[in-house]
Order: sequence, then structure tokens, then C-alpha cells
Amino acid sequence: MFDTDTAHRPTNECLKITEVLARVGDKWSILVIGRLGDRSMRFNELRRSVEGVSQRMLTLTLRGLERDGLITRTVTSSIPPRVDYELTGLGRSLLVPVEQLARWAQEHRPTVEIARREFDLKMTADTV
Amino acid sequence: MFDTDTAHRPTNECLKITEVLARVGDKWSILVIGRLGDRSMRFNELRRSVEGVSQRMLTLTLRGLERDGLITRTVTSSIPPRVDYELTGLGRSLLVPVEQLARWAQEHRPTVEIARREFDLKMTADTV
DNA sequence: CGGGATCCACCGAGATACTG
DNA sequence: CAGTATCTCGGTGGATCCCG
Repeated sequence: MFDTDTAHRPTNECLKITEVLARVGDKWSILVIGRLGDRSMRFNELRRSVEGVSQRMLTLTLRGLERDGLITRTVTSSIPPRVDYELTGLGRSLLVPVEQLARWAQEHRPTVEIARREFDLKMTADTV
Repeated sequence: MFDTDTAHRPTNECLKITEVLARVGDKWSILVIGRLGDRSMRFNELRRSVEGVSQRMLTLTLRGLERDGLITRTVTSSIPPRVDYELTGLGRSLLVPVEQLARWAQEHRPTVEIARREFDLKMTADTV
């Protein structure tokens, strides 16, 4: 699993996946990518849209995504200044597998929640 | 995006996704799931297999996955004791979208790395 | 408006030691 | 073998203030 060939090559392929998941798996990245899936957005517009993200974290998230070539940052020097963020082709392509994962989440969340409650019940029963 | 209907309903659907990504996005979960994709494994076997994971984190990761119903934990009371971990049907179903993401990672990693290097160069150029 | 800089709290995660 | 318990440190992320 996670290997191109049948041989066992953990550190090579798996590190790449870990790397991508470090990018996608953080608290805000996919939410931002999801928002930008529809259209390009400005900073504060994005900030209000994502809801819960702090200014600092949005900035850091956007920087990271820009660094990885997933979004573009377009500055329009005017007063007031205007900065637009937009998905690149690469970012848009990432949207596909992320949507798959989102679908899995929606589909199986009830099951997970039930399992979670059952597990917690067992644990408290053992402790008592 | 991330909504079932066209209306804008961020906090409902998006929170679910965030939840799943919190589960999948942490450092070890998918690696463990990936390893268990082939076959069930014992604790230390898994520990050696994942490579880099500490005993503590493997324990915590396995507990989390078990709690969410993604893996089962089977204890065989013997000397020495034996505990086997195995993917559930739910866990196996999660493997599908995760593989998609893994494929994206493998496919686009070179592009990301180039973008990353370019970005870093620009930054250092600006600073200097 | 779109950030940068700073301070601080929290907890994720490694190291170590002990147990059934 | 398969954990639990504790201590500790570094990083992540929030809050706040300031700037072009």
C-alpha cells in the first residue's frame, strides 16, 4: 500500500504522502481551497467565509498554499489595497481527491459517531 | 463546495469534513491505516513497520482509530500477550479516498517542489 | 484593507521508566 | 509483548497592537 510497486518501500513513497497530508491536513488549508473552488476571493472576504480562522492563521495558510503553487496571490495597488486569491490548475486538481474525502466524511460520519459513542461508553464502564 | 445543496451552509457540512481531516490528517493515522490495508498486524510489528512512530503515539493513534470504528483491537491473552489490529469495513472504505489523495501526492509532488523552490528564491531575493 | 510583529497558552509528541 | 504514567520541550495557533 502507498507504493508504486509490490515491494515494500516505506520511507520513499510514504514520506511524500505525509508531506501532502501535512499540507492538506492542517486546520484551514482545505477549507480555504474549498472556498476558492467556486471563485477567487479577497482576504477579508475569505476570512469571513471560512469562519473561525484568525487573521494570522489565514495569512499563514495562504502563504503556504501559495508557496506550494496551489493558489495565486494578485495584488492590486489601490486605495484601499486589494489582494485576490485564486486557485491554480494544480490547486484545482487537488480539489478532486479532497472532494472524494469530503464525500466519505459526509457519508460515514453517522457511523463514526455511533462507534465513537459506543467506545466511550465501554471506557467509562470499565473505569467504573 | 463542500455543501450538498447550492446554498451556502458552511458550518454544517464543513465541520464534518474538518472532523474527518482531524482524524486522517494527523501525523500517523493514514500511515497506520495504509499498513493495515494489506493485512492485520500486531503492535510492535506495526511499530517497526511505520518507522519513526513512538510507542506512545502509536498507542494513541490506534486508540483513536479504534474509537472511530476504523480498526478493531483483538487481544489474545497468552504469554507473551498478543494484540492484533485490523481494518474494519469502515476503515477499508476510507482507504479508497485516501489512496486517491496518495496518488495525487505522488503525481504532483515534483510540481509542488518546484513551486516551493521558486517561491523561496523570490522571498530570499526580496529580503536581500 | 491586508497584512506584519509580538506575546502567550496550550498540547502534540518524544524520552524515559515502570507494569501485567 | 503490549502497553501505562510522567516529565518535558517545541511548535501551533489565538489575541492584540501596529503599519502602509
